[in-house]
Amino acid sequence: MGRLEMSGEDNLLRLVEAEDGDENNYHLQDQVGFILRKAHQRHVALFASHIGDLTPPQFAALAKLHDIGETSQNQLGTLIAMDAATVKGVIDRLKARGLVEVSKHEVDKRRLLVNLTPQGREAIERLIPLARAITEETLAPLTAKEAATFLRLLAKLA
Amino acid sequence: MGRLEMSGEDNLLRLVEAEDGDENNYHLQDQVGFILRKAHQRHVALFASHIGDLTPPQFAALAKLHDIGETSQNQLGTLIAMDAATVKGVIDRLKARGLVEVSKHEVDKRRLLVNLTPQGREAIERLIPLARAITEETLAPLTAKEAATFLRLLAKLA
DNA sequence: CTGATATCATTTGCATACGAATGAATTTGA
DNA sequence: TCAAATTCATTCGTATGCAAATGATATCAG
Repeated sequence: MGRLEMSGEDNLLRLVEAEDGDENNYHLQDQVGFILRKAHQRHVALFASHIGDLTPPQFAALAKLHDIGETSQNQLGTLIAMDAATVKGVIDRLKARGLVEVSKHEVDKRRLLVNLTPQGREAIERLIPLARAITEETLAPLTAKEAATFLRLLAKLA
Repeated sequence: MGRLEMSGEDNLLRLVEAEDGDENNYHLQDQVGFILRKAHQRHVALFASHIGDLTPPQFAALAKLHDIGETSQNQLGTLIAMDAATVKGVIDRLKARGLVEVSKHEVDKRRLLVNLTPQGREAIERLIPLARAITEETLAPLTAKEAATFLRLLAKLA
């Protein structure tokens, strides 16, 4: 648009279209939600390329259990930002692979306690160094100072 | 730990545990992948609260079609960062709701052309102002300058 | 021209992710 | 104390998201 020789009418058209292009047009690729989704996709792909047999949510569950020890499924979900339905599936799959074990809470019979198995502990301790490398690689496009700024601002949004 | 009166042995233990806590401990909540996942979740929730009957990927498809006009399903997927299997599902659901229509490419019989229907055009034009508000609300925890910095760095990662 | 490659779309299988509904158990409050 | 509200876990339905396999079509190279 605006690349042709213009009559008076074309001039008006160009003005309208320029206004449309600069102010009214919606650029998906500039929206924070769209870029956030792509950045998240990139991180998941990097994670998969380094840790193929565990997903980021599964890793998060193991890492948190390693950090705090036995907890209820519900509490674990809160700590790793998963709703009850999602954490159920994650724990079921980790249980099926022998990385966690569940038991009933002695006094509060509603609660399902989750804990690492020895294999789970071995796995998470082996994988944590790889996870550190994934974090580094995810942030690799930024300088150290930029990465620090980015993490500070990202945390404000999360 | 380190809160009890200590013998020499306890002192050594405390040192070891302090080292563990400060250097060897892995803090999930500080990892970029985990925070990225939470920020993305927050945005999706904000989106849902404003635009309840369309998901961010569905909105992205409509917005891109509105921007560029008819394209192949595959090309659309590339533009909105979805693989072929995912974009298929998104388009199927938009088609079922009468927001897009598909047709066969005249010369290249492999391609499936996708375009907005009049209802789809009406919907996206009505929703774009809401999407702008969602972007603003997502970035609300940041100052204008911080938001600009954040978007610049986020784009580098995506 | 034709066999090897590449592209486009589809399908299947698996893994999040969340809303809503349900049931069991616990806690609260009048 | 006991009915109401809350919490914990499960289940169902729907929607991404991706890997891998498949089939149809198109392009390329010799």
